[in-house]
Amino acid sequence: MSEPEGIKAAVLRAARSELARVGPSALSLRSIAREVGLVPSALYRYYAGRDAILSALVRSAYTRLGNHVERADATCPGDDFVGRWVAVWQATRGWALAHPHEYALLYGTPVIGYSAPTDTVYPGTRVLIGLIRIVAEAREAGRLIERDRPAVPAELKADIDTATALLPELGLPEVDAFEPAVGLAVLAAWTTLFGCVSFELFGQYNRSITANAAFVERTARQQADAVGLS
Amino acid sequence: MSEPEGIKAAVLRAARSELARVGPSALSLRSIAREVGLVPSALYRYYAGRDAILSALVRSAYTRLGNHVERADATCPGDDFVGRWVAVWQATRGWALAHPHEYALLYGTPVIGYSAPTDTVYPGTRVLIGLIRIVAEAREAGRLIERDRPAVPAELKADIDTATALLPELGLPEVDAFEPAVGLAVLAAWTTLFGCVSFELFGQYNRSITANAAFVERTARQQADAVGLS
DNA sequence: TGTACATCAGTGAACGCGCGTTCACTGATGTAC
DNA sequence: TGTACATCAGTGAACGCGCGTTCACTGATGTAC
Repeated sequence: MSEPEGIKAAVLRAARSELARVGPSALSLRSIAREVGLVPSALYRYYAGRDAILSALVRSAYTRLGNHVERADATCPGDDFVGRWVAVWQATRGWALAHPHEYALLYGTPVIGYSAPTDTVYPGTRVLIGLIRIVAEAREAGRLIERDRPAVPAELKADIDTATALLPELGLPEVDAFEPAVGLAVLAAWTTLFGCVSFELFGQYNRSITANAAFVERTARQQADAVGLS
Repeated sequence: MSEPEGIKAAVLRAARSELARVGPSALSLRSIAREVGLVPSALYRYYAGRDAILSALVRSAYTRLGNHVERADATCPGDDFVGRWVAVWQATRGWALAHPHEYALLYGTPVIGYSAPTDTVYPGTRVLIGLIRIVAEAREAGRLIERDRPAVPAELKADIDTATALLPELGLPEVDAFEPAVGLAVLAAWTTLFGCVSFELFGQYNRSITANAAFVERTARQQADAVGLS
Protein backbone atom coordinates (compact mmCIF):
# COMPACT_ATOMS: atom_id res chain seq x y z
CA MET A 1 0.00 0.00 0.00
CA SER A 2 2.86 2.39 0.65
CA GLU A 3 4.91 1.64 -2.45
CA PRO A 4 4.41 4.37 -5.06
CA GLU A 5 2.72 2.12 -7.59
CA GLY A 6 0.11 1.14 -5.05
CA ILE A 7 -0.73 4.74 -4.30
CA LYS A 8 -0.81 5.74 -7.96
CA ALA A 9 -3.29 2.95 -8.55
CA ALA A 10 -5.30 3.94 -5.48
CA VAL A 11 -5.51 7.51 -6.75
CA LEU A 12 -6.73 6.27 -10.09
CA ARG A 13 -9.29 4.04 -8.40
CA ALA A 14 -10.50 7.00 -6.36
CA ALA A 15 -10.69 9.11 -9.50
CA ARG A 16 -12.83 6.47 -11.13
CA SER A 17 -15.13 6.26 -8.16
CA GLU A 18 -15.46 10.04 -7.93
CA LEU A 19 -16.18 10.15 -11.65
CA ALA A 20 -18.98 7.64 -11.18
CA ARG A 21 -20.31 9.67 -8.28
CA VAL A 22 -20.21 13.24 -9.54
CA GLY A 23 -19.66 13.02 -13.27
CA PRO A 24 -16.90 14.40 -15.46
CA SER A 25 -17.65 18.09 -15.03
CA ALA A 26 -17.51 17.97 -11.22
CA LEU A 27 -14.42 15.78 -11.13
CA SER A 28 -11.63 17.70 -9.46
CA LEU A 29 -8.24 16.99 -8.04
CA ARG A 30 -9.56 17.98 -4.65
CA SER A 31 -12.50 15.59 -4.80
CA ILE A 32 -10.13 12.78 -5.75
CA ALA A 33 -7.82 13.64 -2.87
CA ARG A 34 -10.77 13.62 -0.50
CA GLU A 35 -11.86 10.21 -1.72
CA VAL A 36 -8.39 8.70 -1.42
CA GLY A 37 -7.96 10.26 2.02
CA LEU A 38 -5.06 12.55 1.22
CA VAL A 39 -4.58 16.27 1.19
CA PRO A 40 -4.84 17.76 -2.33
CA SER A 41 -1.22 18.73 -2.62
CA ALA A 42 -0.13 15.17 -1.82
CA LEU A 43 -1.34 14.02 -5.22
CA TYR A 44 1.38 16.04 -6.90
CA ARG A 45 3.85 13.44 -5.73
CA TYR A 46 2.17 10.92 -8.02
CA TYR A 47 0.70 12.92 -10.88
CA ALA A 48 1.86 16.12 -12.53
CA GLY A 49 -1.57 17.67 -11.98
CA ARG A 50 -5.22 17.42 -12.78
CA ASP A 51 -4.74 16.82 -16.49
CA ALA A 52 -2.35 13.93 -15.88
CA ILE A 53 -4.97 12.22 -13.73
CA LEU A 54 -7.61 12.86 -16.38
CA SER A 55 -5.37 11.31 -19.02
CA ALA A 56 -4.74 8.24 -16.90
CA LEU A 57 -8.49 7.96 -16.40
CA VAL A 58 -9.18 8.19 -20.12
CA ARG A 59 -6.51 5.63 -20.95
CA SER A 60 -7.78 3.25 -18.28
CA ALA A 61 -11.39 3.57 -19.43
CA TYR A 62 -10.55 2.93 -23.09
CA THR A 63 -8.49 -0.07 -22.07
CA ARG A 64 -11.18 -1.56 -19.88
CA LEU A 65 -13.83 -1.05 -22.55
CA GLY A 66 -11.49 -2.63 -25.07
CA ASN A 67 -10.83 -5.63 -22.85
CA HIS A 68 -14.52 -6.05 -22.12
CA VAL A 69 -15.39 -6.02 -25.80
CA GLU A 70 -12.55 -8.36 -26.76
CA ARG A 71 -13.64 -10.84 -24.11
CA ALA A 72 -17.21 -10.77 -25.44
CA ASP A 73 -15.90 -11.41 -28.94
CA ALA A 74 -13.71 -14.27 -27.74
CA THR A 75 -16.59 -16.14 -26.11
CA CYS A 76 -18.29 -16.63 -29.49
CA PRO A 77 -17.37 -19.41 -31.92
CA GLY A 78 -14.68 -17.93 -34.14
CA ASP A 79 -16.57 -18.60 -37.35
CA ASP A 80 -19.88 -17.15 -36.17
CA PHE A 81 -19.01 -13.77 -37.57
CA VAL A 82 -22.45 -12.21 -37.23
CA GLY A 83 -22.69 -13.53 -33.68
CA ARG A 84 -19.34 -12.01 -32.81
CA TRP A 85 -20.33 -8.73 -34.42
CA VAL A 86 -23.54 -8.57 -32.40
CA ALA A 87 -21.61 -9.53 -29.26
CA VAL A 88 -19.28 -6.58 -29.75
CA TRP A 89 -22.24 -4.23 -30.05
CA GLN A 90 -23.95 -5.59 -26.97
CA ALA A 91 -20.74 -5.59 -24.99
CA THR A 92 -20.11 -1.96 -25.86
CA ARG A 93 -23.61 -1.04 -24.78
CA GLY A 94 -23.32 -3.14 -21.62
CA TRP A 95 -20.08 -1.52 -20.57
CA ALA A 96 -21.52 1.94 -21.25
CA LEU A 97 -24.58 1.25 -19.12
CA ALA A 98 -22.39 -0.08 -16.32
CA HIS A 99 -20.02 2.91 -16.48
CA PRO A 100 -22.06 5.80 -17.85
CA HIS A 101 -19.78 8.56 -16.66
CA GLU A 102 -16.66 6.90 -17.97
CA TYR A 103 -18.45 6.38 -21.26
CA ALA A 104 -19.37 10.06 -21.30
CA LEU A 105 -15.75 10.94 -20.62
CA LEU A 106 -14.67 8.96 -23.68
CA TYR A 107 -17.50 9.58 -26.13
CA GLY A 108 -19.34 12.64 -24.89
CA THR A 109 -18.45 16.30 -25.27
CA PRO A 110 -14.69 16.70 -25.07
CA VAL A 111 -13.55 18.29 -21.81
CA ILE A 112 -12.77 21.92 -22.55
CA GLY A 113 -9.15 22.93 -22.13
CA TYR A 114 -8.02 19.34 -22.01
CA SER A 115 -6.77 17.46 -25.00
CA ALA A 116 -6.06 13.77 -24.76
CA PRO A 117 -2.40 12.87 -25.16
CA THR A 118 -1.40 10.77 -28.15
CA ASP A 119 -1.02 7.60 -26.12
CA THR A 120 -4.80 7.44 -25.77
CA VAL A 121 -5.25 7.13 -29.53
CA TYR A 122 -4.52 3.43 -29.73
CA PRO A 123 -6.76 2.39 -26.78
CA GLY A 124 -9.44 4.67 -28.26
CA THR A 125 -9.67 2.62 -31.43
CA ARG A 126 -9.99 -0.82 -29.91
CA VAL A 127 -13.73 -1.24 -30.49
CA LEU A 128 -13.30 -0.22 -34.12
CA ILE A 129 -10.32 -2.56 -34.38
CA GLY A 130 -12.51 -5.32 -32.98
CA LEU A 131 -15.10 -4.76 -35.70
CA ILE A 132 -12.44 -4.63 -38.40
CA ARG A 133 -10.87 -7.85 -37.15
CA ILE A 134 -14.17 -9.70 -37.46
CA VAL A 135 -14.68 -8.46 -41.01
CA ALA A 136 -11.10 -9.31 -41.96
CA GLU A 137 -11.44 -12.83 -40.60
CA ALA A 138 -14.78 -13.28 -42.36
CA ARG A 139 -13.21 -12.24 -45.63
CA GLU A 140 -10.33 -14.65 -45.06
CA ALA A 141 -12.91 -17.39 -44.54
CA GLY A 142 -14.73 -16.40 -47.71
CA ARG A 143 -17.78 -15.31 -45.74
CA LEU A 144 -17.90 -11.68 -46.82
CA ILE A 145 -20.74 -11.25 -49.30
CA GLU A 146 -20.17 -8.88 -52.22
CA ARG A 147 -22.70 -6.12 -52.36
CA ASP A 148 -23.72 -3.63 -55.00
CA ARG A 149 -22.59 -0.31 -53.67
CA PRO A 150 -22.34 3.19 -55.08
CA ALA A 151 -18.92 4.09 -56.47
CA VAL A 152 -16.54 5.51 -53.86
CA PRO A 153 -15.43 9.06 -54.61
CA ALA A 154 -11.69 9.62 -54.77
CA GLU A 155 -11.46 11.63 -51.56
CA LEU A 156 -13.09 8.86 -49.55
CA LYS A 157 -10.98 6.23 -51.23
CA ALA A 158 -7.91 8.20 -50.17
CA ASP A 159 -9.18 8.33 -46.59
CA ILE A 160 -9.65 4.57 -46.51
CA ASP A 161 -6.23 3.95 -48.00
CA THR A 162 -4.60 6.17 -45.39
CA ALA A 163 -6.54 4.57 -42.57
CA THR A 164 -5.74 1.07 -43.78
CA ALA A 165 -2.06 1.93 -43.82
CA LEU A 166 -2.37 2.83 -40.13
CA LEU A 167 -3.77 -0.57 -39.15
CA PRO A 168 -0.45 -2.37 -38.61
CA GLU A 169 0.58 -0.02 -35.83
CA LEU A 170 -2.83 -0.59 -34.22
CA GLY A 171 -2.32 -4.32 -33.90
CA LEU A 172 -3.68 -5.70 -37.16
CA PRO A 173 -0.48 -6.34 -39.09
CA GLU A 174 -1.75 -9.14 -41.28
CA VAL A 175 -4.78 -7.39 -42.81
CA ASP A 176 -4.81 -6.93 -46.58
CA ALA A 177 -6.16 -3.67 -47.94
CA PHE A 178 -9.94 -3.53 -47.70
CA GLU A 179 -12.10 -2.72 -50.64
CA PRO A 180 -12.86 0.96 -49.93
CA ALA A 181 -16.61 0.42 -49.92
CA VAL A 182 -16.25 -2.23 -47.21
CA GLY A 183 -14.03 0.02 -45.13
CA LEU A 184 -16.60 2.80 -45.37
CA ALA A 185 -19.38 0.44 -44.38
CA VAL A 186 -17.44 -0.63 -41.29
CA LEU A 187 -16.79 2.98 -40.30
CA ALA A 188 -20.46 3.79 -40.77
CA ALA A 189 -21.42 0.78 -38.64
CA TRP A 190 -18.97 1.82 -35.93
CA THR A 191 -20.52 5.29 -35.99
CA THR A 192 -24.00 3.86 -35.70
CA LEU A 193 -23.00 1.68 -32.76
CA PHE A 194 -21.83 4.64 -30.71
CA GLY A 195 -24.73 6.71 -31.94
CA CYS A 196 -27.14 4.16 -30.46
CA VAL A 197 -25.33 3.96 -27.15
CA SER A 198 -24.93 7.73 -26.81
CA PHE A 199 -28.56 8.42 -27.69
CA GLU A 200 -29.72 5.87 -25.14
CA LEU A 201 -27.40 7.10 -22.42
CA PHE A 202 -27.90 10.79 -23.08
CA GLY A 203 -31.68 10.47 -23.14
CA GLN A 204 -32.36 11.36 -26.76
CA TYR A 205 -34.74 8.48 -27.38
CA ASN A 206 -36.91 10.02 -24.71
CA ARG A 207 -40.08 8.00 -25.21
CA SER A 208 -39.54 6.47 -28.63
CA ILE A 209 -37.34 3.46 -27.86
CA THR A 210 -37.44 1.70 -24.52
CA ALA A 211 -36.37 -1.81 -25.55
CA ASN A 212 -32.85 -0.62 -26.24
CA ALA A 213 -31.14 -4.01 -26.09
CA ALA A 214 -33.45 -5.31 -28.81
CA PHE A 215 -32.98 -2.14 -30.83
CA VAL A 216 -29.20 -2.41 -30.66
CA GLU A 217 -29.27 -6.05 -31.68
CA ARG A 218 -31.51 -5.31 -34.65
CA THR A 219 -29.40 -2.36 -35.72
CA ALA A 220 -26.23 -4.43 -35.33
CA ARG A 221 -27.66 -7.08 -37.62
CA GLN A 222 -28.76 -4.51 -40.14
CA GLN A 223 -25.25 -3.06 -40.21
CA ALA A 224 -23.64 -6.50 -40.40
CA ASP A 225 -25.77 -7.08 -43.45
CA ALA A 226 -24.74 -3.75 -44.96
CA VAL A 227 -21.09 -4.64 -44.44
CA GLY A 228 -21.67 -8.05 -46.01
CA LEU A 229 -21.05 -10.34 -43.04
CA SER A 230 -22.64 -13.75 -43.19
CA MET B 1 -33.61 48.42 -25.97
CA SER B 2 -34.98 49.27 -22.55
CA GLU B 3 -38.25 47.38 -22.81
CA PRO B 4 -38.00 44.06 -20.93
CA GLU B 5 -38.36 41.87 -24.02
CA GLY B 6 -35.40 43.57 -25.64
CA ILE B 7 -33.18 42.93 -22.64
CA LYS B 8 -34.30 39.33 -22.32
CA ALA B 9 -33.35 38.79 -25.92
CA ALA B 10 -30.05 40.59 -25.46
CA VAL B 11 -29.23 38.36 -22.50
CA LEU B 12 -29.97 35.31 -24.59
CA ARG B 13 -27.83 36.64 -27.41
CA ALA B 14 -24.99 37.23 -24.98
CA ALA B 15 -25.44 33.73 -23.57
CA ARG B 16 -25.16 32.32 -27.08
CA SER B 17 -22.05 34.31 -27.81
CA GLU B 18 -20.44 33.31 -24.52
CA LEU B 19 -21.34 29.70 -25.23
CA ALA B 20 -19.59 29.95 -28.59
CA ARG B 21 -16.58 31.53 -26.92
CA VAL B 22 -16.02 29.39 -23.84
CA GLY B 23 -18.12 26.28 -24.32
CA PRO B 24 -20.91 24.81 -22.24
CA SER B 25 -18.89 23.88 -19.18
CA ALA B 26 -17.47 27.38 -18.68
CA LEU B 27 -20.77 29.12 -19.35
CA SER B 28 -21.81 30.99 -16.25
CA LEU B 29 -24.35 33.58 -15.28
CA ARG B 30 -21.49 35.91 -14.46
CA SER B 31 -19.84 35.51 -17.85
CA ILE B 32 -23.16 36.23 -19.53
CA ALA B 33 -23.65 39.32 -17.39
CA ARG B 34 -20.16 40.52 -18.31
CA GLU B 35 -20.88 40.03 -22.00
CA VAL B 36 -24.19 41.86 -21.88
CA GLY B 37 -22.61 44.65 -19.80
CA LEU B 38 -24.68 44.22 -16.67
CA VAL B 39 -23.88 43.29 -13.12
CA PRO B 40 -24.62 39.59 -12.39
CA SER B 41 -27.51 40.24 -10.06
CA ALA B 42 -29.26 42.33 -12.68
CA LEU B 43 -30.01 39.21 -14.72
CA TYR B 44 -32.34 38.00 -11.99
CA ARG B 45 -34.81 40.60 -13.15
CA TYR B 46 -35.17 38.72 -16.43
CA TYR B 47 -34.44 35.10 -15.64
CA ALA B 48 -35.06 33.06 -12.51
CA GLY B 49 -31.41 32.00 -12.46
CA ARG B 50 -28.71 30.16 -14.30
CA ASP B 51 -30.87 27.14 -15.17
CA ALA B 52 -33.58 29.30 -16.69
CA ILE B 53 -31.03 30.89 -19.02
CA LEU B 54 -29.68 27.45 -19.90
CA SER B 55 -33.19 26.25 -20.73
CA ALA B 56 -33.83 29.25 -22.95
CA LEU B 57 -30.56 28.54 -24.69
CA VAL B 58 -31.43 24.91 -25.27
CA ARG B 59 -34.87 25.77 -26.59
CA SER B 60 -33.48 28.44 -28.89
CA ALA B 61 -30.78 26.13 -30.25
CA TYR B 62 -33.21 23.30 -30.98
CA THR B 63 -35.52 25.75 -32.69
CA ARG B 64 -32.82 27.27 -34.85
CA LEU B 65 -31.50 23.84 -35.84
CA GLY B 66 -35.05 22.78 -36.64
CA ASN B 67 -35.66 25.87 -38.78
CA HIS B 68 -32.37 25.44 -40.58
CA VAL B 69 -33.12 21.83 -41.42
CA GLU B 70 -36.68 22.57 -42.50
CA ARG B 71 -35.48 25.31 -44.82
CA ALA B 72 -32.98 22.93 -46.42
CA ASP B 73 -35.74 20.38 -46.93
CA ALA B 74 -38.04 22.99 -48.43
CA THR B 75 -35.53 24.07 -51.09
CA CYS B 76 -35.62 20.60 -52.68
CA PRO B 77 -38.31 19.52 -55.13
CA GLY B 78 -41.03 17.95 -53.02
CA ASP B 79 -40.96 14.65 -54.86
CA ASP B 80 -37.17 14.21 -54.75
CA PHE B 81 -37.38 12.27 -51.54
CA VAL B 82 -33.80 11.01 -51.48
CA GLY B 83 -32.56 14.50 -52.30
CA ARG B 84 -34.58 15.95 -49.42
CA TRP B 85 -33.33 13.23 -47.11
CA VAL B 86 -29.71 13.96 -47.99
CA ALA B 87 -30.38 17.68 -47.63
CA VAL B 88 -31.62 17.16 -44.08
CA TRP B 89 -28.44 15.24 -43.23
CA GLN B 90 -26.16 17.85 -44.72
CA ALA B 91 -28.09 20.69 -43.13
CA THR B 92 -27.81 19.07 -39.72
CA ARG B 93 -24.08 18.63 -40.18
CA GLY B 94 -23.72 22.17 -41.53
CA TRP B 95 -25.51 23.71 -38.58
CA ALA B 96 -23.45 21.65 -36.15
CA LEU B 97 -20.18 22.77 -37.74
CA ALA B 98 -21.33 26.38 -37.66
CA HIS B 99 -22.44 26.15 -34.01
CA PRO B 100 -20.33 23.43 -32.44
CA HIS B 101 -20.86 24.46 -28.84
CA GLU B 102 -24.60 24.77 -29.25
CA TYR B 103 -24.61 21.36 -30.89
CA ALA B 104 -22.64 19.98 -27.96
CA LEU B 105 -25.15 21.53 -25.58
CA LEU B 106 -27.97 19.68 -27.34
CA TYR B 107 -26.38 16.37 -28.29
CA GLY B 108 -23.30 16.02 -26.10
CA THR B 109 -23.01 14.89 -22.52
CA PRO B 110 -26.02 16.19 -20.59
CA VAL B 111 -25.14 19.05 -18.24
CA ILE B 112 -24.90 17.60 -14.74
CA GLY B 113 -27.47 18.85 -12.29
CA TYR B 114 -29.56 20.34 -15.03
CA SER B 115 -32.49 18.60 -16.60
CA ALA B 116 -34.18 20.10 -19.60
CA PRO B 117 -37.76 21.21 -18.97
CA THR B 118 -40.54 19.47 -20.84
CA ASP B 119 -41.04 22.32 -23.26
CA THR B 120 -37.75 21.44 -24.94
CA VAL B 121 -39.02 18.00 -25.92
CA TYR B 122 -40.91 19.12 -28.98
CA PRO B 123 -38.13 21.33 -30.42
CA GLY B 124 -35.72 18.49 -29.68
CA THR B 125 -37.49 16.14 -32.06
CA ARG B 126 -37.70 18.39 -35.09
CA VAL B 127 -34.90 16.77 -37.08
CA LEU B 128 -36.43 13.35 -36.49
CA ILE B 129 -39.82 14.74 -37.41
CA GLY B 130 -38.30 16.09 -40.60
CA LEU B 131 -37.03 12.64 -41.54
CA ILE B 132 -40.36 11.03 -40.71
CA ARG B 133 -42.22 13.58 -42.79
CA ILE B 134 -40.14 12.78 -45.87
CA VAL B 135 -40.76 9.06 -45.44
CA ALA B 136 -44.47 9.62 -44.86
CA GLU B 137 -44.77 11.73 -48.00
CA ALA B 138 -42.79 9.20 -50.01
CA ARG B 139 -45.13 6.46 -48.88
CA GLU B 140 -48.13 8.59 -49.78
CA ALA B 141 -46.61 9.00 -53.24
CA GLY B 142 -46.03 5.27 -53.56
CA ARG B 143 -42.27 5.74 -53.55
CA LEU B 144 -41.44 3.69 -50.49
CA ILE B 145 -39.90 0.41 -51.59
CA GLU B 146 -40.82 -2.69 -49.63
CA ARG B 147 -37.80 -4.44 -48.20
CA ASP B 148 -37.23 -7.86 -46.75
CA ARG B 149 -36.58 -7.25 -43.10
CA PRO B 150 -36.24 -9.44 -40.05
CA ALA B 151 -39.42 -9.86 -38.02
CA VAL B 152 -39.93 -7.14 -35.41
CA PRO B 153 -40.00 -8.48 -31.84
CA ALA B 154 -43.08 -7.58 -29.82
CA GLU B 155 -41.30 -5.18 -27.47
CA LEU B 156 -39.98 -3.09 -30.37
CA LYS B 157 -43.35 -3.18 -32.09
CA ALA B 158 -44.87 -1.78 -28.91
CA ASP B 159 -42.28 1.00 -28.83
CA ILE B 160 -43.05 2.00 -32.40
CA ASP B 161 -46.80 1.94 -31.76
CA THR B 162 -46.40 4.18 -28.73
CA ALA B 163 -44.10 6.56 -30.57
CA THR B 164 -46.42 6.73 -33.56
CA ALA B 165 -49.30 7.65 -31.28
CA LEU B 166 -47.23 10.62 -30.10
CA LEU B 167 -46.73 12.03 -33.58
CA PRO B 168 -49.93 14.09 -33.77
CA GLU B 169 -48.89 16.28 -30.86
CA LEU B 170 -45.51 16.78 -32.54
CA GLY B 171 -47.00 18.31 -35.65
CA LEU B 172 -47.64 15.32 -37.90
CA PRO B 173 -51.39 14.78 -37.40
CA GLU B 174 -52.10 13.16 -40.73
CA VAL B 175 -49.57 10.32 -40.65
CA ASP B 176 -50.94 6.77 -40.76
CA ALA B 177 -49.27 4.20 -38.58
CA PHE B 178 -45.93 3.16 -39.97
CA GLU B 179 -45.05 -0.42 -40.53
CA PRO B 180 -42.92 -1.10 -37.44
CA ALA B 181 -39.88 -2.14 -39.47
CA VAL B 182 -39.95 1.17 -41.34
CA GLY B 183 -40.26 3.11 -38.11
CA LEU B 184 -37.26 1.28 -36.70
CA ALA B 185 -35.25 1.94 -39.84
CA VAL B 186 -35.99 5.65 -39.57
CA LEU B 187 -34.96 5.72 -35.91
CA ALA B 188 -31.76 3.87 -36.76
CA ALA B 189 -31.05 6.33 -39.56
CA TRP B 190 -31.68 9.28 -37.24
CA THR B 191 -29.26 7.72 -34.77
CA THR B 192 -26.63 7.26 -37.44
CA LEU B 193 -27.00 10.86 -38.59
CA PHE B 194 -26.20 12.24 -35.16
CA GLY B 195 -23.55 9.59 -34.65
CA CYS B 196 -21.73 10.87 -37.73
CA VAL B 197 -21.98 14.50 -36.71
CA SER B 198 -20.95 13.87 -33.11
CA PHE B 199 -17.99 11.69 -34.10
CA GLU B 200 -16.78 14.34 -36.52
CA LEU B 201 -17.23 17.19 -34.09
CA PHE B 202 -15.87 15.38 -31.06
CA GLY B 203 -12.79 14.18 -32.92
CA GLN B 204 -13.41 10.44 -32.88
CA TYR B 205 -12.57 9.94 -36.55
CA ASN B 206 -9.14 11.21 -35.68
CA ARG B 207 -7.27 10.28 -38.87
CA SER B 208 -9.66 7.82 -40.48
CA ILE B 209 -12.18 10.10 -42.19
CA THR B 210 -11.30 13.58 -43.36
CA ALA B 211 -13.79 14.00 -46.23
CA ASN B 212 -16.68 14.21 -43.79
CA ALA B 213 -19.18 15.86 -46.13
CA ALA B 214 -18.75 13.04 -48.63
CA PHE B 215 -18.94 10.45 -45.86
CA VAL B 216 -22.18 11.92 -44.53
CA GLU B 217 -23.72 12.01 -47.99
CA ARG B 218 -22.79 8.39 -48.64
CA THR B 219 -24.07 7.29 -45.26
CA ALA B 220 -27.28 9.25 -45.78
CA ARG B 221 -27.87 7.48 -49.08
CA GLN B 222 -27.13 4.10 -47.55
CA GLN B 223 -29.66 4.79 -44.82
CA ALA B 224 -32.24 6.12 -47.28
CA ASP B 225 -31.86 2.84 -49.09
CA ALA B 226 -32.27 0.88 -45.87
CA VAL B 227 -35.47 2.78 -45.12
CA GLY B 228 -36.73 2.15 -48.63
CA LEU B 229 -36.78 5.68 -50.05
CA SER B 230 -36.61 6.00 -53.79
C1' DT C 1 23.09 -2.27 20.19
C1' DG C 2 22.84 2.66 19.94
C1' DT C 3 23.19 7.04 17.91
C1' DA C 4 23.24 10.44 14.05
C1' DC C 5 21.57 11.39 9.95
C1' DA C 6 19.15 11.45 5.31
C1' DT C 7 15.09 10.50 2.87
C1' DC C 8 10.73 11.67 1.36
C1' DA C 9 5.50 10.81 1.84
C1' DG C 10 2.31 13.59 3.38
C1' DT C 11 0.74 18.19 5.77
C1' DG C 12 -1.47 22.56 6.13
C1' DA C 13 -1.68 27.18 5.13
C1' DA C 14 -1.93 30.27 1.64
C1' DC C 15 -2.29 32.38 -3.29
C1' DG C 16 -5.86 34.29 -6.36
C1' DC C 17 -9.51 32.85 -8.78
C1' DG C 18 -14.59 32.34 -10.30
C1' DC C 19 -19.03 30.67 -9.10
C1' DG C 20 -24.66 31.44 -7.99
C1' DT C 21 -27.43 33.90 -5.24
C1' DT C 22 -29.21 37.49 -1.63
C1' DC C 23 -30.25 41.95 -0.39
C1' DA C 24 -30.51 46.66 0.83
C1' DC C 25 -29.67 50.47 -2.00
C1' DT C 26 -29.63 54.32 -5.61
C1' DG C 27 -31.04 57.28 -8.86
C1' DA C 28 -33.12 58.19 -13.28
C1' DT C 29 -37.62 58.28 -15.31
C1' DG C 30 -42.33 59.08 -15.68
C1' DT C 31 -46.75 60.18 -13.55
C1' DA C 32 -50.21 62.75 -10.69
C1' DC C 33 -51.73 66.63 -8.87
C1' DT D 1 -45.41 74.98 -15.17
C1' DG D 2 -43.75 73.15 -10.93
C1' DT D 3 -43.45 70.03 -7.21
C1' DA D 4 -44.04 65.59 -4.78
C1' DC D 5 -44.02 61.05 -5.31
C1' DA D 6 -43.88 56.10 -6.99
C1' DT D 7 -41.74 52.89 -9.89
C1' DC D 8 -38.28 49.76 -10.89
C1' DA D 9 -33.93 48.77 -13.73
C1' DG D 10 -29.68 48.28 -12.34
C1' DT D 11 -25.86 48.55 -8.53
C1' DG D 12 -22.41 46.86 -5.46
C1' DA D 13 -21.14 44.53 -1.54
C1' DA D 14 -21.39 40.43 0.65
C1' DC D 15 -22.43 35.28 1.72
C1' DG D 16 -20.03 30.80 1.52
C1' DC D 17 -18.41 27.86 -1.64
C1' DG D 18 -14.87 24.99 -4.40
C1' DC D 19 -11.16 25.13 -7.55
C1' DG D 20 -5.66 24.06 -9.03
C1' DT D 21 -1.35 24.92 -7.57
C1' DT D 22 2.82 26.53 -4.56
C1' DC D 23 5.69 25.99 -0.83
C1' DA D 24 7.94 25.62 3.48
C1' DC D 25 7.31 22.22 6.87
C1' DT D 26 7.05 17.85 9.82
C1' DG D 27 7.87 13.59 11.38
C1' DA D 28 8.07 8.68 10.68
C1' DT D 29 11.06 5.40 8.56
C1' DG D 30 15.15 3.26 7.30
C1' DT D 31 20.17 3.40 6.76
C1' DA D 32 25.16 3.99 8.07
C1' DC D 33 28.41 3.92 11.14
